[in-house]
Amino acid sequence: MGRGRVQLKRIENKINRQVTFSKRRAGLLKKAHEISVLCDAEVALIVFSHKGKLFEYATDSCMEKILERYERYAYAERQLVANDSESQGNWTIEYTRLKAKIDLLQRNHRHYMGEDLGSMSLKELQSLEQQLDTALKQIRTRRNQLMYESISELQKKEKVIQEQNNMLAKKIKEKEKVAAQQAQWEHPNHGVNASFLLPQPLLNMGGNYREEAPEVGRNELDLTLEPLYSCHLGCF
Amino acid sequence: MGRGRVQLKRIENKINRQVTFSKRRAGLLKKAHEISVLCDAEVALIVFSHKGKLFEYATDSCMEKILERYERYAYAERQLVANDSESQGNWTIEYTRLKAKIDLLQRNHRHYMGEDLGSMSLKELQSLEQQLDTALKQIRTRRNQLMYESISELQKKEKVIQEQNNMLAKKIKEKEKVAAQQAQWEHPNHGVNASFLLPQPLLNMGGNYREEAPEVGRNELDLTLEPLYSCHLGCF
DNA sequence: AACTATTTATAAGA
DNA sequence: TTCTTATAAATAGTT
Repeated sequence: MGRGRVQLKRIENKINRQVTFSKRRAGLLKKAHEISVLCDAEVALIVFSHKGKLFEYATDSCMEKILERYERYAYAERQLVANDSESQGNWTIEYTRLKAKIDLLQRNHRHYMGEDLGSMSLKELQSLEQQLDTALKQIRTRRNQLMYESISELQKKEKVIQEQNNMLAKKIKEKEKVAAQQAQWEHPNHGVNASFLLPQPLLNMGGNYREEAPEVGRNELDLTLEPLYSCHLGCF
Repeated sequence: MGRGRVQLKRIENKINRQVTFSKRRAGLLKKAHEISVLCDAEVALIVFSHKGKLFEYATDSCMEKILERYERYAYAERQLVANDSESQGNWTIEYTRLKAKIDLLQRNHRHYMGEDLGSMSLKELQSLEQQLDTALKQIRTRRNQLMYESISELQKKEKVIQEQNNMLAKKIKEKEKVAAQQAQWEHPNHGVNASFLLPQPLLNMGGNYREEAPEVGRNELDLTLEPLYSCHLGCF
């Protein structure tokens, strides 16, 4: 994309390489962000320049969460390397212990993800199945609860706004009435026409409401209420 | 880049989103590779689709190395931000990191157990629900597979033992015949009685078989292949 | 940093 | 999914 066709090999000219790196880095980060938003994907991008400078992008700015997920997915079976070379102080023991614990947690987690089932006995599978079934029920209950809350909140809002709307309509009607009376006093012949103007502002109000309401609704449903929250939640 | 100008927001149409994801994913991976080669940079790219499928790119196919470099870099940065108080040895840093990781895993695990759902958003709940549902399906598939295997194994064993049984019965019959002939030669008057003794050993054989078989079966069905495993499960 | 001439990426349609 | 094509976007080389 540019004036010359580009060959896929290291750019030898240093200046050139640096410039291209800048440009392409920006493009890459942008595209990472775009696919993340457009396709609701979770993206983590890490770039180290030739000189060792770090650039990164992560969906919802939560790199650690994504890396955790990645590790679970792809590298859960990482070996814990016993370091024989170093003196085994208390720290080393503790460190090894923690590592082992993590290993265990990760292995277990994989089972909860339906992965690595080959090593499980029938009895274990049955117990796991029951556990997940229970969990799923609880999750669905909670989800339903949240949705109901969201809905009733929206209904409440709708009601309030509807009332405001009605009130405003009433006010406008009254104003029109006053205006009509004044018009009749001043130009008795055109008194009837004035009443046709009445519906317009009312309709506009309705239009505004309809535009705004779905957005509010979307926020309530998808959105995590506080920005901090998504970070929180994200961090598994 | 395409026929329409695109807005940076989630594509609501599912099909469309999937198609766009495929295309942009390919593009993104390509560009990641290009910048890596052209500019001699080290790139790691992780993409989880909306449905949780993983796609990745890493310079020199060495994701782990890059992630480790990232962690070193990121932790070093974090450490710079918050450590005036003490001269923190490497061990302490690493220890803290591991502790945090365990915390994360445990929190996550609680979610997988349907606990602590109060802090999760609707979106997260839905994603969790989907994940568990998938897991459950896999687990059930695996369980069924194990049961079928167990059953066919038992049927095979049954067949073998049945054959042995038949063979033994035959042998006994022959022995009885011989015995009867001998008895007839020795005490010609009692030849008829001898045949009543025949069924007894046959029944005992059957009895032995029935006692053993269910035990074999139970082993196949319930048994935890490794005792260590229940230890794993216990650790949560 | 800007500016374009081009190449690339990709949205929509098939 | 894959191919095609019109068009938007990215960017290589230049200023």
